[in-house]
Amino acid sequence: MPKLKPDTQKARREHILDAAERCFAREGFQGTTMKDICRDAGVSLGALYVYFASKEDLIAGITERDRSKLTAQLTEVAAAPDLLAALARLGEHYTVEEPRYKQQLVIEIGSASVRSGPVGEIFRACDAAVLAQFEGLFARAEAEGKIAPKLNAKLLAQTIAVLGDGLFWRRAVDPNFDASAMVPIITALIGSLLNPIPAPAPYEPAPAAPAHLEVNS
Amino acid sequence: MPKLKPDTQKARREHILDAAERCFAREGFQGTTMKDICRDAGVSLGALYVYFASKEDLIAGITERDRSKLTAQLTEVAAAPDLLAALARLGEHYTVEEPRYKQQLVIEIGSASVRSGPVGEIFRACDAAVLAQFEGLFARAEAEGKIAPKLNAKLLAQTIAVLGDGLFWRRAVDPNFDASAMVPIITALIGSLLNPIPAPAPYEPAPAAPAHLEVNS
Amino acid sequence: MPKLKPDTQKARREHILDAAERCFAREGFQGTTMKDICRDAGVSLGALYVYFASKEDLIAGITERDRSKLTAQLTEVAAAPDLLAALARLGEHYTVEEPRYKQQLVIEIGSASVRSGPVGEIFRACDAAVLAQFEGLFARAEAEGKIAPKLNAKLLAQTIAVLGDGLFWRRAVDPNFDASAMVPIITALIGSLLNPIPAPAPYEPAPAAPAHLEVNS
Amino acid sequence: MPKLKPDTQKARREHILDAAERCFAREGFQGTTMKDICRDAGVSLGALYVYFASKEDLIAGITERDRSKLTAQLTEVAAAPDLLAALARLGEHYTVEEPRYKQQLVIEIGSASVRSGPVGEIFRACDAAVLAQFEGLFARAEAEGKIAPKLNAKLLAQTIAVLGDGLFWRRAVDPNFDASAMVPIITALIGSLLNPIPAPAPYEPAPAAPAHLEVNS
DNA sequence: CATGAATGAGCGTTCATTCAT
DNA sequence: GATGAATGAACGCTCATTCAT
Repeated sequence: MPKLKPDTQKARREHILDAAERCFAREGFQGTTMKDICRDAGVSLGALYVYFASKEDLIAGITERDRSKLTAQLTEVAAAPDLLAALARLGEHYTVEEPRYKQQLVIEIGSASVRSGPVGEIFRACDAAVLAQFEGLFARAEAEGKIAPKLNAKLLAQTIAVLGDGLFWRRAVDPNFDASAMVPIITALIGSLLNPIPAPAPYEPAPAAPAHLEVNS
Repeated sequence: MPKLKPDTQKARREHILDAAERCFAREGFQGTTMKDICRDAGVSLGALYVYFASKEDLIAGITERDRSKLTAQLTEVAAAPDLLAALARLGEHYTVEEPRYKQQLVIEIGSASVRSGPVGEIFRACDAAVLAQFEGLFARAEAEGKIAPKLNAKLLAQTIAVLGDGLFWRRAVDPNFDASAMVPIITALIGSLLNPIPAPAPYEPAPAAPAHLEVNS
Repeated sequence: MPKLKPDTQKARREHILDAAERCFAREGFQGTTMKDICRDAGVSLGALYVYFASKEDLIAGITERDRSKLTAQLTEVAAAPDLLAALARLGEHYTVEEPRYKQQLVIEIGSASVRSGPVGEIFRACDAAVLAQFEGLFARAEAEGKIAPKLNAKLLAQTIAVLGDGLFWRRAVDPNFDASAMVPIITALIGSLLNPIPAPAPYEPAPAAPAHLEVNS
Repeated sequence: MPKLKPDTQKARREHILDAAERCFAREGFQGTTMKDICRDAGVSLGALYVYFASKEDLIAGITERDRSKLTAQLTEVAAAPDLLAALARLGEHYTVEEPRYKQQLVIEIGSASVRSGPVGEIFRACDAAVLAQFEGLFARAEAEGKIAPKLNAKLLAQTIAVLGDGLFWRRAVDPNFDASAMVPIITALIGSLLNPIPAPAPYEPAPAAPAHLEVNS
């Protein structure tokens, strides 16, 4: 039976995970030492091992936390009235608002995921879940007559993934990358893929187009 | 004088670089030991250090080689009669023909590039060169009336980079990714960005569009 | 909090330093491996690095300890009623009582001191301090009318250094060197340099001569 | 049968030995690599091994050469009309005229000599020879009525060695050491030990004493 | 529970020496 | 003879992990 209150435990875990994120993003997974993380988190080595059994357990924890945040946000997107706008908002959040080190961390995680071990499994499971969420989202939207894509829902989801991950990567790797200029362009491309059908607003001629950016009309 | 012939030297370097590529892709940069590379290349530790001064020198060499191959291929693309087809061909080459470990290596290099050191500099220099090549390519194509894009050449180049890197990433990270299905879709998106103008073929009305996929008509 | 008590820490440091002294004297600085020292001290490699950051830190520590012991002993000499006897005692201590490996260590340190690095700085600083101590000692003795040297205090100090270091060197390098026979001879030479003035003992005709050097009559 | 003329061989050996001396003095024995010596001598690695079988063979060669030079010079001293002047001249040569790196090399050799191996044997053999030469020198001088020392010839030789080696050491180790000021002082001390008897020059009252410093009157 | 000293396998790298050319 | 590429044992040092306090 834990002597510490579960709340405190949870908070401590999160605190260490935050420190580990910063360190891994800065120095890479293998380039970060357990001591680095302790220093950054302000805890002792022994304390760290109370909460995480190993270094790998740390990235596993980070991966789990990050990706579960993403699936949560996708659930919100599913509920949004304007699908495209919600997606644009999501892209904006991840590539403009979040600090750059978060994207660098994603690269680190992706890199670790190709090696065997728990990280890869968590990463791929989350990735598959995200793709499935997208697929479901698009299938429903099409069934409801909100979009009229040329591609089936599965391919659509995969294409979105390519675009989103491309944004991630560029942001992480290119210091001159202007994410806020790129998000609308990518959004427009997604728009052209989804081909949204304007809601029939009787008596009011619908505003001509999705209008974010008329990439090619 | 028993100095090795430059040819042999060059070949040996390439051979070691190949082994290092495989190892780095498999285990990551820091997860690979110099001994691993020697075993894979079939050379002794001492011999390796005749050709490369350090582990970092190895990734620097790999980065340089890989990226110079890319710029060479881009020069070929620039000379191709059908720009879009050449780009599609390039994407096909990198994401379908090349073994998957090459993409995983790119991730490793990108990951290493965010840390300070020579790798980052080489990586970013090459990346900038590639972007500049694309920009020049598109500027010329527009000046020659071959394409009529909505975006300026610079943004166009950056968008292409997002799409291309997204392909790389998905291929590396998702074992279920079907690159050959995705390349045409991405090509179509690029087509919609470039908006190529069909060569005026008298008497014959040119086929309306690249038609793979009429992204939005 | 399980931080070791400062006493224990200090003792452990000294223990390792002792082992390092023996090893360095036996095999030389570069000829000694960190593992040798660990074996001799009975500690693990990791433990050694808790107390000393590097191999160089070890000789720096030794140099500092040895030379600070010397300056302490010189302070005692300064306070002694009979200067010459105190000096003889000092020479006796270093070249007869101390084990021979200590002299060999001095040679090792001197050898290392000519190369750049912290060892040289510490060594020279201590050496300069010792010379200055000697100089002050002699200046005071002369002012107080205890000695009547032909040389000024500075040259006197340097000459003493030559004699003392010569003793050191011979002891270290020549297995047949008979230090206990040599110390009185060197002492007599020093006596002839210092030219001590016998304390005026009234009513008693002072013993015939300063007799500095009737080494063997 | 050697293809090269013995002269060329000899010259090459000397040339390599010179380079090795410089390197060993600069970086120490173990701190010098065979490549360092090759670079300094301008020969290839393979060539070096034609002339010297190993690194140890190099210091053995150096030791032999240096020490045989010393014994040769002592033979000259023995033949000199004025013993004390000749000794002063010798000290002057070694500690003032020779470059400082030569003294540092002696320290290196002495340091190496305490370890087992051929260097120690050569060093000690030469050292014993030098002491014996001195002893013979002094015994003869005393028999011939040229000197009237208080010490026997053996102790005399050992004391000279202490003084000479002290000079060596100080010169090597103390960058502020003024050898040219110290040599006359040490010479005077030696004078006081030897106690030379002025040649009876009839009718001319012999000049009172060596007078540099009347160590003990 | 918390601490940080201790462990030791394993890392990147060096270098004396050999030997095919 | 001369060359320098090749060898591989051995070095100084690191760090994930354990555990006595």
